[in-house]
Amino acid sequence: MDGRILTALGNDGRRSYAEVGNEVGLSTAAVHERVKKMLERGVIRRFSISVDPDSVGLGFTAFVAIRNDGGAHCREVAPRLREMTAVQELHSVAGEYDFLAKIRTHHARELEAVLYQIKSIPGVARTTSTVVLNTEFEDQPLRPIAA
Amino acid sequence: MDGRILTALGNDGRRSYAEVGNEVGLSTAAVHERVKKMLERGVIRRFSISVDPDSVGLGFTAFVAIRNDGGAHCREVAPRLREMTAVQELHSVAGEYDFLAKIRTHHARELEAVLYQIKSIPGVARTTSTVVLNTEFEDQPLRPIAA
DNA sequence: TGTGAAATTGATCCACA
DNA sequence: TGTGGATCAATTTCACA
Repeated sequence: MDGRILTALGNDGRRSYAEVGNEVGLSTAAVHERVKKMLERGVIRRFSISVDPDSVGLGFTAFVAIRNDGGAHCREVAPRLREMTAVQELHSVAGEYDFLAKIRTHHARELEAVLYQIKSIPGVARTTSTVVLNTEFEDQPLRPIAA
Repeated sequence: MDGRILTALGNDGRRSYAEVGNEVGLSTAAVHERVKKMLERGVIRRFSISVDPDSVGLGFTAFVAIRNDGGAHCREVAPRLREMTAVQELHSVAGEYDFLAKIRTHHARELEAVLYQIKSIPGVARTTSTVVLNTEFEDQPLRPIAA
């Protein structure tokens, strides 16, 4: 039941609880109760809006793989990357590289500046960038009851 | 001004227009007007909720690079990937591979099934997977006025 | 956990600067 | 494009099954 509520809200977080309740067969108050509990449990992290990156000038996307050296500074790499507004996602990954970062900038030239900034972080050995030509889709709402 | 409204709403899409207006120095009605226009222009794509993937059992993430063969089926690859619920993002990229997909499944074993599905799409030549060990952060709200 | 109804708060509309 | 006030619709609370 919670899964169906998340799906209903995921597609449009503004949909009223009455409408959602109608869809899943619960009263307004019951939906409210469940949403409140999911917020408490951390299932719902926050309500948000989906902004079109192009519209705000952030039309350039790249994935940057980052390799650490073996030094003592490795623990500090992630916090430093978190401070950079261009870094929208950061994953610790298995394989040849240690991190995979999703970067969004205004244009290609700005990526160069971001890469210099990343390379200047103590502990970073090298980076490899994959430039996005076109984002087919993203923002796909999480479907809890995946097939 | 719109940028500040997006930032205020991006951190919590449920924040009231009165509160947002207070923050940016506008009346409730003015914020409402601007949000309406941003919805019309497509700057705001939709209101949504941020769901914690682990909480709904989708605790396994991987990035899969996909290489097309040169055949006639290449145009059909993206639409087919869009239909797969496990594929949360799909980017057309420059370099050795043609697509980069963000995949979310319940566990590693399920990724295997997803990979078989992807490899069975006509036009797909080969894939390379990068397994996520830990997501440091994602869901970073878009900061329109990036430094 | 659920319900329906009451109370409260917020979104939306309007006349006007 | 903005404002303040009226109206309408939503969330939130409550007594109770």
